[in-house]
Amino acid sequence: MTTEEVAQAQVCVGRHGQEWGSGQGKGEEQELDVFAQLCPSRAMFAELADKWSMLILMSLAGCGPQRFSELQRGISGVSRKMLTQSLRTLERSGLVRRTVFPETPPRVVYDLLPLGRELAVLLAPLGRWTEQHTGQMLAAREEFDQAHAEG
Amino acid sequence: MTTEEVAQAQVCVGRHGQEWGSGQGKGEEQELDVFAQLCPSRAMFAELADKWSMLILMSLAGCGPQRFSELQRGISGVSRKMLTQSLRTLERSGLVRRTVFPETPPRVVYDLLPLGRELAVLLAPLGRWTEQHTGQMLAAREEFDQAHAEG
DNA sequence: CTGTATCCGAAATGATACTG
DNA sequence: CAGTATCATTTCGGATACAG
Repeated sequence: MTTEEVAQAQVCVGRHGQEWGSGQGKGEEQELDVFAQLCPSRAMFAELADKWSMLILMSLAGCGPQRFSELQRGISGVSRKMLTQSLRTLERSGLVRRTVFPETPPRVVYDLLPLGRELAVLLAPLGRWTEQHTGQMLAAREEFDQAHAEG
Repeated sequence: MTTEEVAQAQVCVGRHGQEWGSGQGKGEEQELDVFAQLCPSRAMFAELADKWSMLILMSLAGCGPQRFSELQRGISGVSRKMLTQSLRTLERSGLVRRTVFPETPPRVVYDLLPLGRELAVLLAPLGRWTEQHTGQMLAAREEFDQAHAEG
């Protein structure tokens, strides 16, 4: 069986598709599964699979520690509200550190904690891939739209 | 300068933070930038940085071609509406192929196109990472919440 | 089975004003 | 500067009914 065939196999491995919470006996640690609605990892995934969260992590990874206003400028289109909210979530989950310098006017710097840096390493290729293949995807759209426009 | 220092550098590379659309002269192709609000790649990124889209691609990559109902069962919690909608978007962008078998009852199978497979390769580690670090992130939350609960 | 169409409440987000 | 609070609006998403 080739690697390709394995990828195409009809049989799912792991708990994919099963109910989470209906796990093994007592004492047994149930495997986490992002595909399971009730699994805690699904909630975490939903939080991370977010436009702003990902862009923030990518920006911090690519440009190093930044203050609030720098982040807002770097990620154009994000509102103060969304930026604050996303940063808080990331901070709460231990991915980002918030440091306040008690000056006037106040300066607040955000940077990645080890956990956030790990994740950012996986996110960076995603951003690059998107930029490099946006052309193809837009072309595919035009084709699709044309083929489905009363074709 | 070490790799670590480069990652921490305060200087952004590329167009990060600049306005997209204010590019070079005529004939010049402007670089795409997911950080730019008006860049087409940002819109594509927003579409891909979506819970359902990512889970669909991950499921198709991990379990191979699946019919509509299989996908819905595998990704627990997704409604018909959201599944249809996300699949259409992925199909339209050339990531997923939809094949209808004109039987009764009808059978519709979805599988990854080369473009989608490329992306799925980058997504898989993200899912695994989330499952493996959900524990740490939940722990960080408790700590954060406790420290901020009238601390 | 695999959708589509519609309605409707919930949640996300933007705009604005205000604060330390 | 770096938020918070509030309100208005939009969008999302689930439920339901219906169709090929």
